[in-house]
Amino acid sequence: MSASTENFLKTIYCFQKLEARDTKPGSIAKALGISNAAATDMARKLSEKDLLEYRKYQALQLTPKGERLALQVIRKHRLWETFLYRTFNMSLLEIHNEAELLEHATSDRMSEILWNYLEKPSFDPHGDPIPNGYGFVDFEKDSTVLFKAEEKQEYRIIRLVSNDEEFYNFCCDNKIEIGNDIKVAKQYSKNQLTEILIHERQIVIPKEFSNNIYVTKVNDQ
Amino acid sequence: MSASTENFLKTIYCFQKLEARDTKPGSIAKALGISNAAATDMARKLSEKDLLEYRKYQALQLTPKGERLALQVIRKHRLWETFLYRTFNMSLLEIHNEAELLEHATSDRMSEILWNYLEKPSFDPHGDPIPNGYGFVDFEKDSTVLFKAEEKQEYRIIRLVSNDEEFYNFCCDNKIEIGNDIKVAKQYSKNQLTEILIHERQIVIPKEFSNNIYVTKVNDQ
DNA sequence: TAAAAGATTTAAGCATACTTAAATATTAAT
DNA sequence: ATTAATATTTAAGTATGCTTAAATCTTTTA
Repeated sequence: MSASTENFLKTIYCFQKLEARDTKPGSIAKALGISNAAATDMARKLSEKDLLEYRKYQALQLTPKGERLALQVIRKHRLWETFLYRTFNMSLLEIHNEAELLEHATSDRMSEILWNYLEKPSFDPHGDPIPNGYGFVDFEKDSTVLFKAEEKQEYRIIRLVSNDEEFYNFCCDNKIEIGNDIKVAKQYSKNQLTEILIHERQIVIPKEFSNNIYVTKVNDQ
Repeated sequence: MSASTENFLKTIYCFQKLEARDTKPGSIAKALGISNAAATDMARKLSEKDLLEYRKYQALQLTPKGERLALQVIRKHRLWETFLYRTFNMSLLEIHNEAELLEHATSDRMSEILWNYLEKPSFDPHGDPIPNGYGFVDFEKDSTVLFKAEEKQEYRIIRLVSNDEEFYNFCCDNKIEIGNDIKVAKQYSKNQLTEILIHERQIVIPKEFSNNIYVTKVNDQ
């Protein structure tokens, strides 16, 4: 699959499922910086490959096959973003631009290596969810924000969402990473501080950060 | 610059400067898996862009501009190889295949980030030098291919290059690794076999493999 | 509801990067 | 030195991914 095709499918997916925007060829064309004619042409070709449904003058709809491919590209994009952010401390803008290139040059094996190396992240540094091959990972139903977690209870970190660079630096410095287990030592309610145990270390987290850390209870057996 | 152009220039560079092989369109075509006609066509087009010199029925020669571009692509390739090897412990074959994709989706900024992160490496995991944009950092001058090494002489392995999975498996199984010292026991010239001593063990290496193992004399002092 | 405005599609054309088949030049062999 | 074998080039054609311009359809609005 060419980069053009991948970007086309990706854009339709984002417009349709994530942003509830119009998916007629013209809208996609504008987003991709190509002419309407090119987008119509692409739509016709991709519908012949059973990647999307196209009827004249109608909005484009991804087929299950097209949706799967779109999700794989988005997955690669967000894995690279996560990786570049954590490994090289690149800015949120930079990781996007580099991932935009790398996503088309990434084998399935490479994306699985990234996924495991990053400890199966659920969200990229922008707070966008990372799909697996079939769709988005299920949001944990019983997730809480660390700020509201119970004392003496063990949790697993499942989500880190913020637009704040310092938040991510803080998480990185303190090994607050998705998949890691912690124990809530104490909630200093009045001062809105949460004291946790992570990797044998005790740290105190202010509300500004604990509100962006999503956790789920770990049931010991 | 397209991936096709990058691969074309890269191949000419490697043939011309590193492997002393013929650089007529036919040879390049074979290496890239395209038809002779396509290679001739490409040569004509790239010569119009002043990336190489092309005269009918003659070998292709990179211009300074073409050489600079080739070096940048090779640099990106080898930086990715080094990175993938160190970070993910991928095999020598895998890093080559992934780098082959990534090299064309790498911004100059990205390659500088890699270069600094890796602490300005001079060689990739295969033992190949990493060019700096103007040319290669000092190369081992007195390197030979094991196939042509002298009998009774001690050598150090400095480079392993191949596209063949079995070659790397063979090296791995027999502890043929960069930095290891060996002694050439005998050259069976007629049958193109090289017998070496490595880690107290004697092994016989056929030409297909010994041609991909680069060594340099070890001067005992 | 009918015309004007706005989108979409079709048509024709271009550049890239290939293909196969035929023509032509080079190299090797007798 | 010819001829045969081999390699290169030219020619014609294809698929992709675009372009602009004209034709057609949809939507707006008066």
